[in-house]
Amino acid sequence: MLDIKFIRENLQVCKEAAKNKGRDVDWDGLLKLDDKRRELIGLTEKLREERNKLTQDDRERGREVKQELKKLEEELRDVEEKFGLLMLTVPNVPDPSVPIGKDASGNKEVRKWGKLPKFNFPILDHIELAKSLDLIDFGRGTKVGGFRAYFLKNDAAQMELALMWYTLNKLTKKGYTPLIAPSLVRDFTLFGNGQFPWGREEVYKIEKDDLYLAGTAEVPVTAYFSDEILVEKDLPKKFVAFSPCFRREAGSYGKDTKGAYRLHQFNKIEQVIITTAETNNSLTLHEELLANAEEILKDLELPYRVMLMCTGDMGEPQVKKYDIETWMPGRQAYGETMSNSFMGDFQARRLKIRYKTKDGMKYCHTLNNTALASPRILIAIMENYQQKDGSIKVPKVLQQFLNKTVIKR
RNA sequence: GGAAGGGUCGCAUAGUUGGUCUAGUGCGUUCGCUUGGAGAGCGAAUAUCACCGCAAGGUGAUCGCGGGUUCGAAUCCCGCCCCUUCCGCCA
Repeated sequence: MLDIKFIRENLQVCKEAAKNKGRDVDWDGLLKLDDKRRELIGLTEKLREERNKLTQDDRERGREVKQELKKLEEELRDVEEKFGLLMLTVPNVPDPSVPIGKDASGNKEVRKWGKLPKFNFPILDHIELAKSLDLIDFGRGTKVGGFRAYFLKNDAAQMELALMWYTLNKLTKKGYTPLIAPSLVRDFTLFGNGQFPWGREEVYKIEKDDLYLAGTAEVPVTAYFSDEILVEKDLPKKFVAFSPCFRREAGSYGKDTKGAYRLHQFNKIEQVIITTAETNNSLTLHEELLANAEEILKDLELPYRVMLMCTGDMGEPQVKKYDIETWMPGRQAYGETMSNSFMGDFQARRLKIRYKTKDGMKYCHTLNNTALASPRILIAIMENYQQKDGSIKVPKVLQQFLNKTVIKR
């Protein structure tokens, strides 16, 4: 949600942004409704002013005013509703540093880290490795939990929790407040984050209780301060949050149907920052979130690359977005493991997260990035760390948790 | 699931015979005085949103949300949402 005043004063910028993001907006309709809206507000206010000045002797006129007001208010409500719907279709404006492009092909590689492993033996993918070492049970997973369900087993089960603990700790030491966040959330959190109204199909709904299963801790944690007014000197607020994540994967029925890449349920540690509305500062924090995620991959010694998303490949709310892709030998490709978004005040406006300044109230900026998502990261670990004898080396930073250096039969 | 209570200015609270309440008080915050400095103390200021306006300022709305009664509602009526407490169940 942008500010209508900002739109009026920066119409060209907004039009350009929508065009670059590949979104259609009915600009003429929006501006006409805005004019109509303001006209009606003027008229109703005049009538109310008159009403407020009436005394007991003017009962007759009072009744008349009431009738006129009722008509105008109805008209205004109608206009505001249509206006609100159009406002929801206006996407956020990308930062100038974002490349313009139509789709994923327009994304820009920012940097690569790590040497791709060379294997002098025929490699296995994570599915084969998981089977031979009894690390993930997909068969019984689907028997019990349906399509895309799984059991993590043995060292994989321990490794996932080790990764979570390692990551939560690491960021806590950096001053992030650790949270374990609810996955079951109310609908306003999803509207507030910008998942709704667009992504309804992607979210599980618990009909009976009118609750939803969040696909990421971004949803509950960004909404943590909803409807609150924060103190400027307490910002930024930095969080590192664990949550189980649920995704219907409705738009990707045929995609990644095998293995642990695309799952309906997984665990994730998410970084979330609520900060002041100072774009340069927010961009610095955006880089900090990126660096944190990169550091975790470096600790795990996994080769990765950082991609800067182009205008056409980012969502409505984003101002700037990076993806980090980790090398997965089984695919002979990089696969997305982290996603780092700066939303400007888009989410804060919807969630009413504000702070007080000398010049008045302002909406906060919000940012989020994955810290670690599993089992997807296990694919990279298993495949990159596999040995000729079919075993898997344990990344150094995890050895203390598993009490072993190698996973073998 | 059963029963009761409650949602008011950043926070905490006052306010229910309808107008004098957008709203008192405390805390917090800001400014000033005081001090070598800090604290305490004293004084003053301090809700948000929308619309009009270059500005000063003006007008309107908002006491959970929506509707109703009324010339007029924080205060009365109806519906909804949310929270708390007790009982029950339970990792």
